[in-house]
Amino acid sequence: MHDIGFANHDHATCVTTALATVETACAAQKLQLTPTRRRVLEILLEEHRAMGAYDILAILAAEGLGSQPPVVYRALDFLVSNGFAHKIEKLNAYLACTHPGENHSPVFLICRACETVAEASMPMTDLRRAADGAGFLIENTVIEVEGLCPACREAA
Amino acid sequence: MHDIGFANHDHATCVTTALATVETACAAQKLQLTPTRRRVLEILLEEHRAMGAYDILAILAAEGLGSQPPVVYRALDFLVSNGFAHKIEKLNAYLACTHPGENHSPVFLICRACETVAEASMPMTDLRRAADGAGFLIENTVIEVEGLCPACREAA
DNA sequence: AGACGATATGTTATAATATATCAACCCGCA
DNA sequence: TGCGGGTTGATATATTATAACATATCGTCT
Repeated sequence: MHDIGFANHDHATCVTTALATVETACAAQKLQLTPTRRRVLEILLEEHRAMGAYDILAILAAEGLGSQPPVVYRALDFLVSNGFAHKIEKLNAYLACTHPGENHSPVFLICRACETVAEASMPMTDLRRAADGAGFLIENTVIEVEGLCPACREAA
Repeated sequence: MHDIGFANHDHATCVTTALATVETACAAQKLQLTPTRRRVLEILLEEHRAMGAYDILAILAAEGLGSQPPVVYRALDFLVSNGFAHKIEKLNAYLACTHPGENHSPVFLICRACETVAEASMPMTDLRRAADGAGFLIENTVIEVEGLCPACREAA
């Protein structure tokens, strides 16, 4: 069982281990994984899908953890800027990172049918060559692919 | 002189030829390049930068071409879905296509210092391999790179 | 202990981006 | 002439995100 791509996986385990990894990383880097931040990450891990900020906020609000937009945007900022979650620009949505802690340039595979988003990775060779050709210094990449996941491909 | 990347180019010519190319393409495909659509494309070409929908709308409004959001979003939809312009997801902004008509999977190089956006391209080999590995069918790609353009690199 | 700085939270308000909906119009064509 | 597709006009509203400022918490320096 693994948690990469569209394959099945042991979800309870994947949530627990991801949280543990993030806790360790925060301790090591002296980052404060405060209750709200932790809960937002947990929600993203549990739901295991790309969620809008306001979807998350609704859950927080129901739990009494804050009801105003800045609450969730601050938590998301923290998670995203430390690599514990990602923003899917194409969807204006947020997703827990599948490989927290690892240094990576993620590729997101977005299924237009079931709206599942999988995090994959790829070598940067093609991209780096293109950037070098233009004399451009890469600092950050957004690579998102829309299409059909294996399950929806078969269904179609 | 060419219009690719961050190099200098003959801007007047680049606007004219791009417009002409789009006009030809529309004629060939029986697409209606109506005054508003044409003007929006022209604005994007003239400004030669990624513009927000409301920036464009302000110009249209000043010219009496419509003052409500749907006006510009409809025109942008037309241009984007026919490949005459692109949306830069990371910026929520729109950019005239540098290679209208050509079949391409663009890569956008976004300079965080001067906010210039260049359209480049790259082979899809790495990406296709990553998608194939996950059994994913690619329909559309968003590849956006943030960093520093050659000029801002030197300045820094 | 007291003062401070850095970080995080609470709260109100508003900005920025985008779409739904429905009526009217235009134009080619059966 | 009337129908149908595509386009436009206009109003309203949805969705996403940030500014600004007050308050609180916590470690640390003196």
